[in-house]
Amino acid sequence: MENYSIVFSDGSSSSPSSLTMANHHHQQRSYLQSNNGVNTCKNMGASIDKNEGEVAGKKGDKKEVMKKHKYAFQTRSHVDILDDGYRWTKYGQKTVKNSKFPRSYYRCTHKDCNVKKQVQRSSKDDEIVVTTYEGIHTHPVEKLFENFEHILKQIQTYNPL
DNA sequence: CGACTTTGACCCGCGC
DNA sequence: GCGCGGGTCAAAGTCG
Repeated sequence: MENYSIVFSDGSSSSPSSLTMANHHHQQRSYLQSNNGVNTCKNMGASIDKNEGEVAGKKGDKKEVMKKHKYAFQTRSHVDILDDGYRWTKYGQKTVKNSKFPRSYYRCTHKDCNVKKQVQRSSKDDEIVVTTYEGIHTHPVEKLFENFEHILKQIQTYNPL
């Protein structure tokens, strides 16, 4: 009975029709119809949300518009930080209003890679970990692909089949 | 000693 | 304007 589910969301107000809010809101669309996480990862790439935001580099200047790629999924895992093959540097942690667990902010340590991600645990189900990615890596994964199986081992605690 | 974490301050948008 | 909630900065600390 213990299976894991991956839910995507855009995490912002303007959501395309293919995505729904994931965080304690209405519909949740699970993409884990198959028992394979690789297919899920394909859907991750296909479900990248494109928003228009502004670069928060300098204040008071003209608003530079950039594409925001934001997608999130939540996993049922005991591990907070899933090793996805990239190197992340934690740059902040804040407590969330509705959750008793804090939310952690990470940034990709690569030189020109400004990908960010948030990791948040649900307060009710401490097994649920919500990970929100923002941006696209401009460099290949630094680790081997076999580490991807390590991800599945982390989140696929029990085989749903 | 360098890379990463910790943690309070700072900033900003938003609602009242 | 002010307070609140959320996101980021950056100095100090920690770890290998």
